[in-house]
Amino acid sequence: MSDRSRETPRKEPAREPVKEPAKLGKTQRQYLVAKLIEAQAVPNQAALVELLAAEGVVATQATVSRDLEDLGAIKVRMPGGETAYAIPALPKEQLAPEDHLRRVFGDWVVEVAHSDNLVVVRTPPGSAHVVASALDRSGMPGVLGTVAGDDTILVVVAADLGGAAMARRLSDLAGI
Amino acid sequence: MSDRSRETPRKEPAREPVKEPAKLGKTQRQYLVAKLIEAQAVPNQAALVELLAAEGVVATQATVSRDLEDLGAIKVRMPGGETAYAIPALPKEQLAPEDHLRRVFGDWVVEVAHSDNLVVVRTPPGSAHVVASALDRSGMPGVLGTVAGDDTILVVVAADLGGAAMARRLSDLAGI
DNA sequence: GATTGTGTTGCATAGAAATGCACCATCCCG
DNA sequence: CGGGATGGTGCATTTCTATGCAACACAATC
Repeated sequence: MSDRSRETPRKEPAREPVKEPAKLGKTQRQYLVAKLIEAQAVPNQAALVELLAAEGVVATQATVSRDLEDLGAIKVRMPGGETAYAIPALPKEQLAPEDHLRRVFGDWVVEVAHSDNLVVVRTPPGSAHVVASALDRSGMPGVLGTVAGDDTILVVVAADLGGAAMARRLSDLAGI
Repeated sequence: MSDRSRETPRKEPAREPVKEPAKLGKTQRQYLVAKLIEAQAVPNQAALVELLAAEGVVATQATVSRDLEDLGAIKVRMPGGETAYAIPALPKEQLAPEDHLRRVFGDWVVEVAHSDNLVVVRTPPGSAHVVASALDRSGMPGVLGTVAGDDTILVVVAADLGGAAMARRLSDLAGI
């Protein structure tokens, strides 16, 4: 399952006039899958196949399985033992792995502090959004979201990880 | 899977002197399961059975499956497509579903605005943290995290959903 | 236009997880 | 003790998900 099913990098000729009969592209189908599983609790892949069919999109369970993998979807347990799919956050790409993040942090991060499940990252004036963007795209586990100002980034950290652990990790990345 | 396997509510007689040969109680086994899947990436239940065996605890895949359900564990996708189990945080409860959220929003939310993938929710002074807490616990899909001030909540929205959609959803909840 | 390469999909099946059922242990009353 | 109720487990099986493989579609290149 390593390198299969990468996004088509080429332009879409957009030959379809205005109709959407039953044969969408992969990207569009996956977008629909994401929408469906966010809008309602989808218990399994067979149900998802049916939902897609109801939208006029034909696909097999195998394809849906691959779509969910591409989307990074996971199966979560609802309180009553029911299961549903969910998409943790960023669908994919993050082609800038830890190396890039380390470089960015090493260059621009001057201080890391934390409080509860928040981490405050300081940068030179005007650089916050660059760093925050890199952090966002890195898909670093435990990072729920970031808010960037001019020279400050607020990192919201997963509760089960904690701001202290994340602060330590980010400090290491920055080499400080 | 409705009401099976509830925790033993009774006291443990603790008849075992000091030895732990191979027959722990359910609770202890589940605690061990939680520790194991936190300490390392466990790809599947068979592996977990082996790990338990290595600890001197005998259990079948069926039992492990039920344990994971009780723990509320989910199977997450690692970057490379590998899978591992994880325990989200709160094992369960969060029984406050949309009804509670709707009531809280209806009572305390006075304005909803958005920008990019952020949504700003305004409340009467001092009420922000209550609303944010309810929103957090609701597990509403697309909500990555919240930051609450005194009368303002900043909601970080999943990039694939967007602030506009979330703002609409929250406005509906608040009935405004 | 033929060739080749890349990417996507379905089919069939392997692999993993959930569960119906039976059985056993414990506890609770009378 | 003797029911009877409750809960936990294993076994066997079903249900659900992942994947090897071949076919196909499309684009780039010759």
